Amino acid sequence: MQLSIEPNNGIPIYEQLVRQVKYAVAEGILVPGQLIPSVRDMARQLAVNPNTVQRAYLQLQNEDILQSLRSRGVAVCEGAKKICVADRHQLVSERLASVVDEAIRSGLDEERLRAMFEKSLKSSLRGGDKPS
Amino acid sequence: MQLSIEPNNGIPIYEQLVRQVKYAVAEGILVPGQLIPSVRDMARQLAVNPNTVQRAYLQLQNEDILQSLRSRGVAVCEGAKKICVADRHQLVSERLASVVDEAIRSGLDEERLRAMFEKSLKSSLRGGDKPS
Amino acid sequence: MQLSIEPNNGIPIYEQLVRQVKYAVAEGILVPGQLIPSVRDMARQLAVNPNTVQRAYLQLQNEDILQSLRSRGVAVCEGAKKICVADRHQLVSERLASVVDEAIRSGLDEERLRAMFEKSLKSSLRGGDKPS
Amino acid sequence: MQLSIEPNNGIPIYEQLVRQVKYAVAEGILVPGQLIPSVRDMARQLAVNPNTVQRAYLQLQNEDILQSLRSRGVAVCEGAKKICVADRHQLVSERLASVVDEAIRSGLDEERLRAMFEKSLKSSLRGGDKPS
DNA sequence: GTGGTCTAGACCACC
DNA sequence: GTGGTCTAGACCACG
Repeated sequence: MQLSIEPNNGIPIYEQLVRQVKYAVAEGILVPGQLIPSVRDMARQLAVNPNTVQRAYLQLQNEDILQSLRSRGVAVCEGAKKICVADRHQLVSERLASVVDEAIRSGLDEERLRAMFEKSLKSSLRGGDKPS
Repeated sequence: MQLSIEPNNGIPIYEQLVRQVKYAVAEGILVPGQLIPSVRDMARQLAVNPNTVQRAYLQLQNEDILQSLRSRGVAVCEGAKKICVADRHQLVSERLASVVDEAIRSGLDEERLRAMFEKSLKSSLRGGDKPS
Repeated sequence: MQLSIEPNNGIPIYEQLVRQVKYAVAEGILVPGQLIPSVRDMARQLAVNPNTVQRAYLQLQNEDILQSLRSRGVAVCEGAKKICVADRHQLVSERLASVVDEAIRSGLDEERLRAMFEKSLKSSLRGGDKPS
Repeated sequence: MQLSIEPNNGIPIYEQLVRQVKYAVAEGILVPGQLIPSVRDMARQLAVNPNTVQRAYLQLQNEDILQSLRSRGVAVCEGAKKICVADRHQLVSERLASVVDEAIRSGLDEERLRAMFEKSLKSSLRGGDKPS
């Protein structure tokens, strides 16, 4: 369970946390029932304001991915994995549609766009694991 | 020369203006040398504060897309079209790479991603009007 | 008597006119008693708003360089040359002092500044007459 | 970190701020990584509107001299010093060239100009304090 | 608390 | 009329 945040990359820190937890759940790194670090621990570990962690956990609870177990900590929900996988799918799908749409609306022709896509794809497949 | 803004869609108004002007220049709707509506006119037309328009124009001047002609108005620069086209190209390219990368890193396999892309493409090509 | 203005170079057009007339008088291109083009003619000739020419002539009259001869036109004053020469001298002196002062205050050392000066001097002496 | 502005000296306040920050960075008064006063503090300190300070900071961010750290404040960029030093150098160089050129074009002879320069230089070196 | 954005309205120089 | 600058005060997201 190792999260990493990049401050000032435009994406709010709490949002980065949310995404990474979802990712970990979708990948099976975090399994249902498992306790995740407390708000305080996580905040210390990431050198981040506890309020920020709290906010991320809260959002994840609202999406039924985490549940707070009174006085025991915060755990991954039972149905979490399914939600996270679907979530990820939908997120990518939405963003892809948005980019493609903007490109087409901007007058980029189909072929050039497809070429761009294939280039990005190759690039991502090659340098697969340098996520920073 | 008809711009439209959507308030409260997350993107600052001045940024929406910047993009739309760039788009219009890239498309040849605005041609080099042409005067664009004055700050006040544009503000009135869009029901927006003049300062907001001013800010957009200022940014476009910094990017050598517009130039202010003392007391005559604001005109499109000579080299503007080239800049805008390149700009748009790069923007789409970056965003596409980012989405693809995130998808791959999230474990989405190549084929499903390609399918998503083709679906988005078809959808955008068919329904030309902005889906908001 | 050939003036040239550059719009949008930061210096107001009327100020450019004032300077060029003074320059012409200092150089003897315009001599005391000589009539200069009317406001309308000058405006047409330079493709400039008549108000702008008027403003320049007015300022020059206030500095006793031009005088309006009722219904005959506008002429160069008797003492104009002396004034213009002194004026030019003072202007250069002031601007030079200001630049030097700012440079020194900015921490530039004496020798580097002198080197800069000599370089500018050489450059101006060589390419002496391309004033535009 | 003590800035001072003079209202109504022709140079916009935000521009004065930009210059003074650049100067401070070039001199090492502000070092990379250091947080500068918040927009609100600076505005209060200078008895100026926060928007005006904001504008100056924004311009400095565009020039890669400052960077905004989300909710922490505004800090000096790593490469800022180099940029500021080069900036200052170029600025002085340009203005000096412009004055010298105008002087030569006005018919001032080389020796008199050199004498003026030396005089300005001596004057600035003696009276080290800002003559307002 | 921070910076980012926006509105409303003012004054100025220039043409 | 134009653009450029400034003030005053508001709201928001973020930490």
